Parts: sequence; structure tokens; C-alpha cells
Amino acid sequence: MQRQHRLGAAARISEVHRRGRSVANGLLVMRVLPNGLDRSRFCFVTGKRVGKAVVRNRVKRRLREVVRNSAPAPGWDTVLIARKGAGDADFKQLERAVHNLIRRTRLNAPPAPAEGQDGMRDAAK
RNA sequence: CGGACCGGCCGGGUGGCCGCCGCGAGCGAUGGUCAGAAACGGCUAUUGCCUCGGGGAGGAAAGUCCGGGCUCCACCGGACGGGGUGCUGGGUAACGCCCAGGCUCCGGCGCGGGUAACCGGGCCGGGGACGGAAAGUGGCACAGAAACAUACCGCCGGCCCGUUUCUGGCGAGCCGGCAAGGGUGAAAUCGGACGGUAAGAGCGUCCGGCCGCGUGUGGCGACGCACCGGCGGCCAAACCCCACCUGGAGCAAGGCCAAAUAGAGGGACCAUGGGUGUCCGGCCCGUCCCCGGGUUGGCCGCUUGACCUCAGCGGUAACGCUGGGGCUAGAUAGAUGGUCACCAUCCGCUUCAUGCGGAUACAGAACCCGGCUUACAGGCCGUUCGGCGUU
RNA sequence: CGGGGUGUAGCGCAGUGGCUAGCGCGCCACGUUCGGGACGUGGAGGUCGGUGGUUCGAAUCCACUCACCCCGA
Repeated sequence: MQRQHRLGAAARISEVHRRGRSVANGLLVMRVLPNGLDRSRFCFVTGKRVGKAVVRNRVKRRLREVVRNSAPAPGWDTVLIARKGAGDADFKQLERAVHNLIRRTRLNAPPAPAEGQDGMRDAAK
């Protein structure tokens, strides 16, 4: 995942976390918010309850790989939070979980124009 | 051949496909600049769903228990205080680490002395926070007479009384001597034997133990040996004393750029500097601390270092010196991966071979090193010890 | 990166190196009541987070270690 697809700024992350739509299943929580850009950005959160450092890194790497292969539509900022069981799940299980969330958030389509107004301010940067 | 202890080393491999982060080169784009009439171009900076080459986690990267380098702040020097270390010598940038040695404790083997209890030294292996208890303060529960200056039961001598009468025995009391025996305890004035004595005692002798800022001697030293003198404990991981070390903070150190906001805010001006042409005065800047507000973007620091490796030399060793060769991660919410196939190892089931299924430890760099500690599937090498088999 | 704290019965906490480690709530049994609560009496329940050391003796002192919590930049 290249740098331009990363979501780094802490303020923007908490904005997505606060105002974005939220969808979850047993392994993951996903929050999305339109960003008004021609690309999508992602942020992966693996808290301490997921496991030790090795496990947390592995989960993040697998999630990045899944998102890369899923080729979602541009225009979204996404925060993907791993839940407690994600450390024990294998790659296939995580893949199914992410695809499930993408379908439910309609992330494979660009945001509707009315909805897209929301992130324009931030996108000016 | 298999086992135990100790020490050292390694810690999955190969190949597809799809990715990520640095570095170098090429190509393209954009900006600046140079030369030129212009085109073509040179240099430089930035950049890329671009192409190629090459690199990309550990022995513990971990815990953060010590020690340094580096950076900023403070600083005339010293003392006190605080903290740390604690046998000796060496190694090192330094250490609470490492090496060698001393002493001491434990285990094993065999030896000597002694009637015995027991004691001594030798070899091999392992452990030790191992300065001072004759500077002072304090503590040692319960038990016990007594836990630091003590005598309960006792033993012995003298006096006196009673009883019996054999100059003696038994019993009670008083005065004095003793610390051997009993008993208590974790610990009771050095242990054992003999002599000695009224009874006794290191009072003396022998075999040992321990202490000494006593003498000699060997050793750089811890300390050893011999002689001499002596023999009331234990605790300093209790306070303490002694010797040595020690300024504070940490890469979010620290510096630069950009953006943004709000400072006529409060305090200190000791020292220093600038402007007003010069000197004095005045004025304006300025410096430091606190409070309030803004920014939480980019670059440097950032990886060539007490580095790795090979050879020679010095040293018992830790390690050092000299010479040759090598460059080996630099991310910034954090890259070093995902998946498939085959092999390797282990486990389970099945089996003539074999096949099937599962698992592959501990664990993820964040400024960098030297140690310590802790976690760890499996494998390799070496020393010592004893076992089995064969010659 | 730096600093601090906690761990003792099911829960919340005490505990000058020395007797069988205590207190409150809870739990169990019995009494009381028609029954329950309250009350009374009795009782059970502890590797003192772990390992090692100092000491005659350790929950307490020391070292290492594990888990959790808090604070600062």
C-alpha cells in the first residue's frame, strides 16, 4: 500500500471515527467517511487486546493485503479496527470479513455527490 | 551406541505469482539557472500506478536492571547532603560486566592422623552481594538461671545446728570458691584426650580450631607459611563507619524551514550587545523566566561504527597491537510481506512399502553501542563423568 | 523514553523480622420466627503473585521476575 493511500493525520482519523458510518462483524469494525479526493485512504488500528507486537503487525499486514486486492472505489477515508479475535484468524477469514464490510458499506462505489460535500474542506489540503 | 552436567554455535530451505520501503542508474515531467538570435542543450532541485540493478528484523530486536558515546542545559573550585559499588589483580570508553587468582561453602573420589568422637590436607566439579562487629547506637521472640557480664539444679571447702554415733553418714542454714556435669535454646565463653586440683577452669601438655593495626618470610596484592601472644557470641540484604565512583536531562535530545495565531499580559534586568554618525545622558530595540494563544507538517540529526571479517604477533585468559579485505535496515502509525508448490523436522492415524491430516519455538528494529536478566521448537560441535556392546 | 504504585480469604482492606497472619462484607450450620429479613452463637475458607538469597526465624529485608494500574514529555 503506497503512501498516498495511507490515512495519517490524527485529526482526520478521529473525525472519521466520530462522524463516519460504522459497520462491524465478529473480527473487524469499519468506519467510513467521504473525503472528496480522487483516491481512498486507509488506516488500520490494532489495539493491545488483539495480541503482542508480532501478532498486531501480522494482522495489519494481512488487512493491507486484502484491501489492496479488493480495489475499492476512490473517494473514501476508512478506519479499519481489528477486534479481539483477529489475531487468531487466518488470512482467508480476514479476507471474508473485509469483503463483507466493503459490500455493506458500498465502498466499491464512489460516494454520492450530496454525501461528498462532507470532506471537501479537509480535501483542500 | 545412547545418557547427564557444563561451554560454544545455528535457529528452516528452494522456486513461481502478486505487493511494500530505502539506495543507485536510466527515462519522462515540472521549476530554477547558465550560454545562446533561436532550436538543440549543460548544471541543479523536486517528482513519478514508469523501467532496470542491488539491499531490507533478532539472538534475544524483549524487560529497561546497569555502563558509555552523542546532544542540549547548568558549571571558579571545594565541602556537606543524596545515590551507587564493596576480597585482590588485570581487561575495557565505562560498568554492578568479563578474565585470572585468593579465601570460603557444597558434592564426589581416594589419602593421612587418632581407641574413638572427629580432624587435616589432595584431586575433580559447582556456588558465594566476600570491606569493618577491638568507633558508636540498636536488636537477638519463645524457652532458659543467664542472650552480654550471668549461676537454677549442681560440685567443693569452711562455720554452725539437728539426728545417729564409727574420726563418718544423712538433713537444714550461712559464708566463700567453681563453671566440669544436667537442663533450655538457632546460638551458652573453643573441641577431644591426659595431667592437675578441695572441686575446678587453656591452669599445663598433646592433636586440632579461631583471633591479633605482634615478628619474620614468600607474593604487585587478596592471602599463605613459621614463630610469638591470646581465646565471650550472632546480625551491617539494622542504623552506621571506611574506601572508591557520581552535575541534570534525554533523539519527543537538539537544530533548520514552512504554515498558523493574539499578546501595549505579569515579573527579573546582574551581565552583555545593537540602532539613533561619534562621546555623555535620554529613547527604542534586546535578553531571561512565568502565564496565555497557535502549530502538532517537512528536512537534518539517521546510520562508517569502542563495526564486521581474515592473517600474524603479545598475553595463562579476558583482551590488545599491526596489516589486508568488506559496507551489512533506516521505517515515521511505522516497510522488511501475502499466497501457492516442493523439501526438511516433529506429532497423530493407518500401513509390507507407504499414504493422509496437522504443526514448525520465543518473538518485530525506532539515535547507536558494551553487558546483565528473562523467553525459546529443534539441531550441530567440544570438555568431563559414569553405562552398554565389540576388538 | 522517563517516573511512581499495587499484588494478603469470594470482594474491599489491615498487618513494629517472632505465638495458629487479622478486620469488615459475603458464605455455611444452628438458634430465634408461622416463614423471610434483621439479630445471636459457632464454623469453613490463605502456595501472603512467583523464584532465589540474608537470618536461628521472612507476608515483612535484599535481588531477579510476572501481571495490572497511574503520571510526565
